[in-house]
Amino acid sequence: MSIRGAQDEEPPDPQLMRLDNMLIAEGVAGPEKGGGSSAATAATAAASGGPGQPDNAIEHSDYRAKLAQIRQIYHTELEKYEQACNEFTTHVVNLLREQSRTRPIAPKEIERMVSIIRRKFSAIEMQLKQSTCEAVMILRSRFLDARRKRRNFTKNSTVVLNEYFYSHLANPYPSEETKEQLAKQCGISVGQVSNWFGNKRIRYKKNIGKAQEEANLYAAKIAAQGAQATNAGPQTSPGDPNSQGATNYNMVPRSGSGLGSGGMYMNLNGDNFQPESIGANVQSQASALRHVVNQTGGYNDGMYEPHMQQTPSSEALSPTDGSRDEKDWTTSNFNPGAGGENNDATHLDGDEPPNKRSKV
DNA sequence: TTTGATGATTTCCT
DNA sequence: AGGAAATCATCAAA
Repeated sequence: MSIRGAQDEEPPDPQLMRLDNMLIAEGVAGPEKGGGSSAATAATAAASGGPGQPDNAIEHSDYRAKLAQIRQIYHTELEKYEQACNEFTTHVVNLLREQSRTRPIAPKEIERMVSIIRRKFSAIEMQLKQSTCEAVMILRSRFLDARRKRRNFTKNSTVVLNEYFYSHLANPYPSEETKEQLAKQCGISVGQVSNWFGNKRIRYKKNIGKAQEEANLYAAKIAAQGAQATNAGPQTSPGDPNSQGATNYNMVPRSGSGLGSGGMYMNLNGDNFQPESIGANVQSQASALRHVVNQTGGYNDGMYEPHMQQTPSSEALSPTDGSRDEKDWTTSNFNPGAGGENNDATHLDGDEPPNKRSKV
């Protein structure tokens, strides 16, 4: 009606527009259908940090339910405000009209009053939008907390990472490039690879005794691969890490160091683990797998599902950057840090896990 | 439900 | 900025 006309000239408040846009983007405001799901999708995408993770149906619906709740409240409140605003406006207009019998009141004056009322109510509306935005943000942050969404990596990924780790036990510090390749292979992000190596190093160091079992396992595995490939046919000459441009796990980050390959952690079982002989053959398998691995194309759906059961292709991984001194990283400066006590880095007996839970 | 394993985050250090 | 160490939060097997 005539009331509407006055409002149209309101200058678009940038703050209000921002809030509106956000609410629409989050699926709180805007079209009824699809809004919720689009918001949920957005949340999922954001949660995964981009590369897309599997939608957890439960969390998904949980998030959607909460969002719907917010949406409901928002719309109810908004309606209430609008109704109150209209009622109040018409009330005032009627009053003015009544007054116009006793004194002349210009229509412009009425319009002015109406716009004042509108402004007041839109300020309230803005507050509502603001608090709704905050609620959505809180909801999202709760759902987006990565720790709440932790998933174990696939077996395959773990194998790939472990193989690299134990092949470079002397210097398990993959370069950025290597991390990227590992990430690609495992279908995880580079950050996750960094996390994994950080965790692995510290946990290995804290519990070398137990880790040795694992180390033996991987050493044997890699050695077996090596033997198999060597038998398979004329490969590149083993022991020649530089024979190919892109070589696999280079077992000797820097050969010739005092510690030799792998230092004190390599000959774990009298297994006579021979790094040099392995590099060449892993690559033979690797080339066959390379295209398969590349097909995963990154971090995508199903990455947490048991898929791709091939032998971990550890090819083409450039050696560690070598910027770090590889000599016995396990003993390097076990800094007490903030904790202070319990710095028994070598937990050699009593394989009590270093894990201290806060809860009983 | 308990408990060890594990991915992620935080804090501090170099 | 990257790593070590501690810690948190969740998963998953027993």
